[in-house]
Amino acid sequence: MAGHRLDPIDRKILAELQADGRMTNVELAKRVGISAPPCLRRVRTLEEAGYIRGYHADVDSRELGFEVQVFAMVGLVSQAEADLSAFEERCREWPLVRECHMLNGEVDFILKCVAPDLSTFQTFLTEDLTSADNVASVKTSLVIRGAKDAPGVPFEVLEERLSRDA
Amino acid sequence: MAGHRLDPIDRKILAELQADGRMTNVELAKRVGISAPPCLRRVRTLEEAGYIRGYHADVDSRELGFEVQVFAMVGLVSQAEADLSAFEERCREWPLVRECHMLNGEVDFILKCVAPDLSTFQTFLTEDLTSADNVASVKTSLVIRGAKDAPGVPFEVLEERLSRDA
DNA sequence: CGTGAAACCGTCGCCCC
DNA sequence: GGGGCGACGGTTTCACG
Repeated sequence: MAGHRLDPIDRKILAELQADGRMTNVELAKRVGISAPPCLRRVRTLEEAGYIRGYHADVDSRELGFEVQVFAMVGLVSQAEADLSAFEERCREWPLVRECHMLNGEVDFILKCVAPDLSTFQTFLTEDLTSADNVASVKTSLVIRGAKDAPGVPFEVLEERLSRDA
Repeated sequence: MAGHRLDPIDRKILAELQADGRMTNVELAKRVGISAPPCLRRVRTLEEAGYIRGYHADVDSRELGFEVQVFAMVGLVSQAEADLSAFEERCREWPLVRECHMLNGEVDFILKCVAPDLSTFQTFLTEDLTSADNVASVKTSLVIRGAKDAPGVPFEVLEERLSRDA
């Protein structure tokens, strides 16, 4: 399994930075039990190895005026690889689409979208998404309310698994 | 609409910190065109007003050994508010469930889950989720591959909207 | 991995508009 | 009200052991 090249200190660093990405390096070093310079070296190594893809402020979309969140299930006409890639590329270009994942089962993609209001979303839905090449069906579900939105990965599960396998 | 109390500098700050949450304050100040002290004051104000909920490192779940991502659609038996809240509370306690959103339409909730492997997920699915109180139906879809995962909010859309309304 | 030093940054008080 | 200047203390980030 992956992640085996990381020692417990590296995993603690990742967990701490996932919880608070703006933590100072000295605070981080104190929490993981080493001094600042090697701690910073580990962080840089984790970044370059791709374990850390970036750091992002978590902005409140509703407070900013994005009052609509929608999940869209998309079925395509053709599932040939070139056509799948073409659809994915289009999703990357649509700013209202924040996430796009290819699924197994009866539906081909799930999209998470945000919009300032319903009419903006419906314009996008009818003019862009539904009428895009190769799109066969779109089913949308409005988010009534959010109940949980945890960042990233449950490190507790990883630790439990590693200690069980050891 | 919300977000009207933010001037263009505040919005630029949010956009920059969403793109790079570890940017130093002097770099941020340079990019938004003011000096460091007022820039830091604005950031603190945005944090306290709830526009910024936190900062998180974006860790690569697959590289860390979480090779399975699943969307689960959950239908409940009772949609009374107390029962909805009880289910949401349970989702908050399950570490494999990273997101839980209440939806309109035929399904009540959509859950985004991660797990180290399929058997871990299936154990969770059968022993925890499907057999939880008040759960009527669960349909799961495995993520074959991720095509887009943009953080937060499309500020371009916000700016376009504000300039159109002005 | 730790120590020490130098450059940089976050932060405050004060002044300005 | 918000923005800029200067200075102090803490932090980042070297080179070296």
